[in-house]
Amino acid sequence: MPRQVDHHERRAMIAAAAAGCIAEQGLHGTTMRVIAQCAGVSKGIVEHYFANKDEVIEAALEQVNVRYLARERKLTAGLTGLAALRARLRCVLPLDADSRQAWKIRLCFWSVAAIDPATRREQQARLALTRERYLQDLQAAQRNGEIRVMAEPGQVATDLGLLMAGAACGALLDPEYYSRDYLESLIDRTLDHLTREPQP
Amino acid sequence: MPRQVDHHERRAMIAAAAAGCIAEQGLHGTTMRVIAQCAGVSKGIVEHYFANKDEVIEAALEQVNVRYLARERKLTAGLTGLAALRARLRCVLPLDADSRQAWKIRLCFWSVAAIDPATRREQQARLALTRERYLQDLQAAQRNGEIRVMAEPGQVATDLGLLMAGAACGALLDPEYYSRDYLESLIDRTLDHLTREPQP
DNA sequence: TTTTTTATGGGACGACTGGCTTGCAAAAAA
DNA sequence: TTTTTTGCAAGCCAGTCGTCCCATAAAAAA
Repeated sequence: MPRQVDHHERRAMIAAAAAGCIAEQGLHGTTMRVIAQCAGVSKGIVEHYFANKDEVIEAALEQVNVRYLARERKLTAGLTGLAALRARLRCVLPLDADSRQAWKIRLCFWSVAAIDPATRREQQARLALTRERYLQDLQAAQRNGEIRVMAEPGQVATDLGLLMAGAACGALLDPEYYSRDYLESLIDRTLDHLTREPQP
Repeated sequence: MPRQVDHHERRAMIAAAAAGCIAEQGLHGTTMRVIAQCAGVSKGIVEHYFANKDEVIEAALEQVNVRYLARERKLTAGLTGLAALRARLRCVLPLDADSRQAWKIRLCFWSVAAIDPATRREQQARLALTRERYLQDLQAAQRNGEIRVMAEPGQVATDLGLLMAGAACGALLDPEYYSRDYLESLIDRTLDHLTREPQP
């Protein structure tokens, strides 16, 4: 047998390079040759570790998602209710370069999801997962007495998810206007609304 | 001179066909040949009325925007304050097939805006325009006494724009969950919040 | 050492793309 | 009628894409 190479690590390295390409040059500009060059390897290697281009792109997207979920889990570890929700929102929004890159990639896939049903289903699952997390935090915060009791927490969680999605899009399109400070104040104001008493 | 043809009308027809292609097959699948076939003409004609592909794409996007603005102006004509704002929100959100198509196209350009500064600037201008419209409606509604007086109506207008953007994205990605009914109730609930008295 | 299996590099191929050129039809202008 | 200008169709071209294929290097297995 030839020199031993960690297959999994090699795939991850190439997938990471592909993710970087997508964020920098878009899905269309990310060709097999560009991925190879970005990864510092030859085109044949990319073809050796992945059956075809779709597999590389899929691996890149999955890696981005996995890393995001790991970061979210890490930043919300030990937190519940309102604190967990706040940490979660600070994790979704593109407050740092990594998160910005992840959102760039996500946006690329959203535009293909508008056309391709398979991609759309993947993104639907992601949205549903995010809603679920928000809902659990909201319910825990209610039980803790941290926020006012709402008639339909599910609806609030859904609205919250959409607001975060829109804020992320805005931050990508106009990072100066929707600055880091604005995004952070958006989180604060949104959560403040939840803590106040309901109106008559 | 040859048989007389309305140049402007011909360009508009081809641009409309291109817009349909973008909505159905995405920006990448929209080739000169596809546009021609979609418009029912030969490829040579498309090249005859437009200097290059970029010009066709640009004309398609501009047509979508112009039509949207015309529809918004029509549906908010004679309205002010809260009523105008409600009509405006019902106009932005993808409540019908036309608006859904416009949002599909917009989403395609958002993903290239994340990469291309020129496209990004165009979208920034669009976002700013929308914010401005919202703000004017909010201020008029305040003067009319239709909504409570807010400390920073500009911030509310900005947040509102992001929420609408997120809702539009959601409706494209999961039209069953973020259904027409949900979007309409989202508008109602959001505007209801504005009419209530501020909390202590 | 010889064999075998895998990693790697690079070239070739067919299928596209956008852009260009040529040729022809037709109608206004001479 | 002849000329000229425009609309239009088709084909060609250079470039790029993903994919396939083969030569080679190297290390494990014989």
